Amino acid sequence: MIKLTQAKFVTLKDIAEKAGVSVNTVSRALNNKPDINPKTKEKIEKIADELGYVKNSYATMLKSQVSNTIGVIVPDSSNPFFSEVFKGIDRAAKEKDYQIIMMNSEGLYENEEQFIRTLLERRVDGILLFPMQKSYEDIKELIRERFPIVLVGREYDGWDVDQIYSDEVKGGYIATKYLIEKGCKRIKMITDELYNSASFGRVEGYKKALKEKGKKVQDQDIKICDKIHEGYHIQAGYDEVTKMLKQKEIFDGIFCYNDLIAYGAIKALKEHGIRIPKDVRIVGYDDITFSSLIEPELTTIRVKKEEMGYEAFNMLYKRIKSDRISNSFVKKILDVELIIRKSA
Amino acid sequence: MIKLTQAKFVTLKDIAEKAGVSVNTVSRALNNKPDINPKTKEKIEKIADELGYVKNSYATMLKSQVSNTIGVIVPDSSNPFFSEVFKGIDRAAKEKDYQIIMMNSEGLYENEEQFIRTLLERRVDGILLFPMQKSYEDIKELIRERFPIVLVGREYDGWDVDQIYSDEVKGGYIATKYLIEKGCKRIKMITDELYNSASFGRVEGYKKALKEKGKKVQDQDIKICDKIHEGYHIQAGYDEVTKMLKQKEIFDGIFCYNDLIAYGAIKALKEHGIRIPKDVRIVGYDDITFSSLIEPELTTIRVKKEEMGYEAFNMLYKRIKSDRISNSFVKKILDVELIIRKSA
DNA sequence: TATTTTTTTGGTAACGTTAACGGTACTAAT
DNA sequence: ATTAGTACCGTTAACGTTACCAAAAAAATA
Repeated sequence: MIKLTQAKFVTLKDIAEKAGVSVNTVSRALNNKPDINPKTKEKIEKIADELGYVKNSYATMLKSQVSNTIGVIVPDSSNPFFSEVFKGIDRAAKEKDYQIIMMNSEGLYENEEQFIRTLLERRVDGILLFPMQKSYEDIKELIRERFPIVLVGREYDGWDVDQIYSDEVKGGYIATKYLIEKGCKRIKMITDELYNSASFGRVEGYKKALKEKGKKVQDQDIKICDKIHEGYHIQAGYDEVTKMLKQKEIFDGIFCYNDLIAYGAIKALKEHGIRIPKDVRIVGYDDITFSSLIEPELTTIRVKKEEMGYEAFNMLYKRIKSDRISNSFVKKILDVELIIRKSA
Repeated sequence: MIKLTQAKFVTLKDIAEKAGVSVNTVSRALNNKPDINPKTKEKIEKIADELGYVKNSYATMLKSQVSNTIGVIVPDSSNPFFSEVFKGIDRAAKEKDYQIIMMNSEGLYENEEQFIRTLLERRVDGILLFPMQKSYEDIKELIRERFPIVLVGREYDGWDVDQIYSDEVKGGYIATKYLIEKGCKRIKMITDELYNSASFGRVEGYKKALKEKGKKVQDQDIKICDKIHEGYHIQAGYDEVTKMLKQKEIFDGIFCYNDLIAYGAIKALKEHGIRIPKDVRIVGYDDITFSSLIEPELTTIRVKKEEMGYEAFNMLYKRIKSDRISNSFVKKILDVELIIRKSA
């Protein structure tokens, strides 16, 4: 039972006075330490409960220098992709009794910088970062100083830091290959801004499949929609396809950077009476929950989202627990899988 | 630039020694306090920067007794409804320079209890709670002790605490009324477990509309699906409708507790070749992003999600800043709105 | 009974920061 | 020359906890 006497928290001292023992003894009793008389312990626990003692974690953390907390920086927590990855993080953290401070960078560099500072001020034991930018001085500095950090979802080649991400090139490749095999003659790609390995990789896979099948890569077929942060992916996909249609571009297949963009693309196509997959075939990316619900059900690349989060935490945990001297960094690459549904 | 010399954080003392001044002077310099020579300040700032000083917020909080942090407890952060409410909270918190610690209770009472304790241990200045249960001793205790807390999304009648929630009865009422006016003869309702005002209110509105239109409320028409936590709403809606169909129940309208359940219901109906809205009309609740994307586009009740979060934070902020003696609590009720699309 | 061992407890200092207060040095006013 | 005022800086104590060591009490051994 939690009690706050007159909006003030009870301290160890208060308990000690009431129990007629020293503060130290109370501390030992409440922290299941050895060297304490079971009877004393019981008595102290009872008083602590009566008084509604709630430990002050600031004091504990200040003294012990560990927070049992990690920071997580995601670009957009309302994007179902990140929600699912986060679930995995959350599950792993609970297993190890760690707290999470989550921050929403909205994909903005200034935010990321600011958040890292805040997390450091809070003396988190480590940071899980979904980076958005191509490179950052602050993060590199953290890495240089061996601050426990794991980069999630994006590959940063040559960086001395633990990383976990999907095989993006493969994803882009099998998606595009499937479209070609289904008979698509001209496949467009709609991608997010090309500022990290996720977009680069998927585009690369797209190109690879085209080349392999003897098709020429047309640069104007790769649509880069900027400013699609903060949940605007759907809108971006919609706008891009609408524009393509208005300009009478010719295509019979679209490979979308993610499912949200695909949703928007489908909406635009439907509005113009274009049949999916008969006239245009669509493949998305991520396989978020809703992709099996929309019409037509979305063919997409399944990414191991929960596993990514779960593994990411455990990699970070390992790093936190190990010394900071080690020079061997782990790069974990998760496999992807084509989920065949109706849209292609 | 953040620097961590040999994985150890720099302290005020380190700066003081290097600058040849006292710790206090450094503190004043770095916190923009008066009584400091601009030249000294500049010098200290330079050294702090060189050394890569990052303040230890535990120490600050311990001393100052304020954390500028609130705790937010949501039942399921991967539910788009909560994501959107959370966005509002996040926006408001940023405006006031507050940090958020978010916790995912998964709708479990034990978790809520545990989380409140953790948040209290972290000495958050206040708590925003989306309660799942009907009543709790711990929360009541907090309220008794005037700990700053705002209950979000659910009404707790007679509780001396700030609350913000939607007009659920109205929502249930206009949804059901619309179905009746569209010609539905037999309307089922699929709801979450009846353990809070959201479910109660919506059911009440459903009943009210039926009665008003001279229809008898059939208790067996109200399907209560339990165990639909943790993102299983879609599955629950699917299972419930499948069961109804298997048992050859007769109905031409369904009012769903939320959009996710409606998605599942739609999926089940489609699989059985039942046409929407021709054979069965469906209305959802919440109006989450994806509801305008599924087929048929979902008619639903729009809840002011972002506003709810934004207002909730500001109510809490006010409470934190005011004294804790005040006996007047505010109850804010947000209006709802019927969004007519294709499913009904 | 005296001595050693074990168990249990208390005192002190420290974690890093800030607030209150006091002191010093310098300038301006009497 | 004395006083008053101001600007700047340092000392001290505190926030609540825990680690370390010493002390006391109890139990076990000689």
